[in-house]
Amino acid sequence: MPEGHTVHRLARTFGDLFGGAPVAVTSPQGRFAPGAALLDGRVLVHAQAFGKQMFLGFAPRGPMPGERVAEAESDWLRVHLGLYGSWTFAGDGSVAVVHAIGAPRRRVGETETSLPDTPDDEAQDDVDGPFVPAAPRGQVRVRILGEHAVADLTGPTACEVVTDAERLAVVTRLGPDPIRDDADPQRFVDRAHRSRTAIGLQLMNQDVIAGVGNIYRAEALFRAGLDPSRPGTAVPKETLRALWDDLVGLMRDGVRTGRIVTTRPEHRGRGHELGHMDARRVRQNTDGDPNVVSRDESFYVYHRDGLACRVCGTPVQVRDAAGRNLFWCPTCQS
DNA sequence: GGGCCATGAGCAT
DNA sequence: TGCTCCTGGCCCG
Repeated sequence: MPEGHTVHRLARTFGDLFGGAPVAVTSPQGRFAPGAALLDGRVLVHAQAFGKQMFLGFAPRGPMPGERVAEAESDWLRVHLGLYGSWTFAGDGSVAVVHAIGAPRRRVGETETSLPDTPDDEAQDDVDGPFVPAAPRGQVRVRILGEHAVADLTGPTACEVVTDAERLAVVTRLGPDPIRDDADPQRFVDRAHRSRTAIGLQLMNQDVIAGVGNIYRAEALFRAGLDPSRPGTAVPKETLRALWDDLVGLMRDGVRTGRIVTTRPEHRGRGHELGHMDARRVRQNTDGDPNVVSRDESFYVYHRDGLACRVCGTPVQVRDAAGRNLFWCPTCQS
């Protein structure tokens, strides 16, 4: 259940763990067996994210040690995690980059947690020779195995091999991605302002802005003081630009820390007055330092329905919007 | 063991 | 607007 920041972290992780070397690609579950066979044994040369889409680029077949491979010459694995998809990583402990993001992880797409330091892991650390991964757990659509690490994909909404032209077609259709340096904010501003569709719905439309999900949607609208139901045409362009700029900061923070935190410091620390969130509902991506901002102080409105608004005390509301829960404060957002 | 839930999106109607 | 797909964790009994 990732939003864009998680997908960008994933792309970076794939580049770090597997980039520049051949990988074994299999489909333990079998449903992706033909695609896996196409990529098996090839060199991973690109790893990139656009919104919630991840693309892994593989060099053409044949020996190309250390050679640069243009995107146009690559074949791509396109993965979209959807609601349930997740990547599980494990390594032999020798890969520095793994530790740079905390530790080998499991279920990065859903809940980014550190692997427990099991005796098995420690034993593996001391072993010389090829990394022998554990047997896949659950319905593993794709397993990517490198010399020192393994990644297992379960439950994706999309997992397919595409040409570079097909990758470009997907990317071109997407709206600008606030995390990417090459994003054009004006595309978002103009398009959102042109449509009478509620801004709360437009933010969830990946053709309008790529990478925003249900949390960033709700939180960014709260921070902007915007009623989610206001038509795009009724939101001034300057406000849309400010909304974009805010999302750039929030989402890039998310890439950096592996967590979504949208509350400002002055609005935290009031959990006892305003009520606690249900601990079951606040699971989110973490990056090994969950106490920097406690989990129940990370959001203004997301999953806080019925609790007092951190700013004005009005009970936070929730309603169904196009099949998704939409959280907002009716007083602060008008 | 059953039911419910989820940070998503394509497609039919 | 509603259905469908994808999967697993957690609560409840």
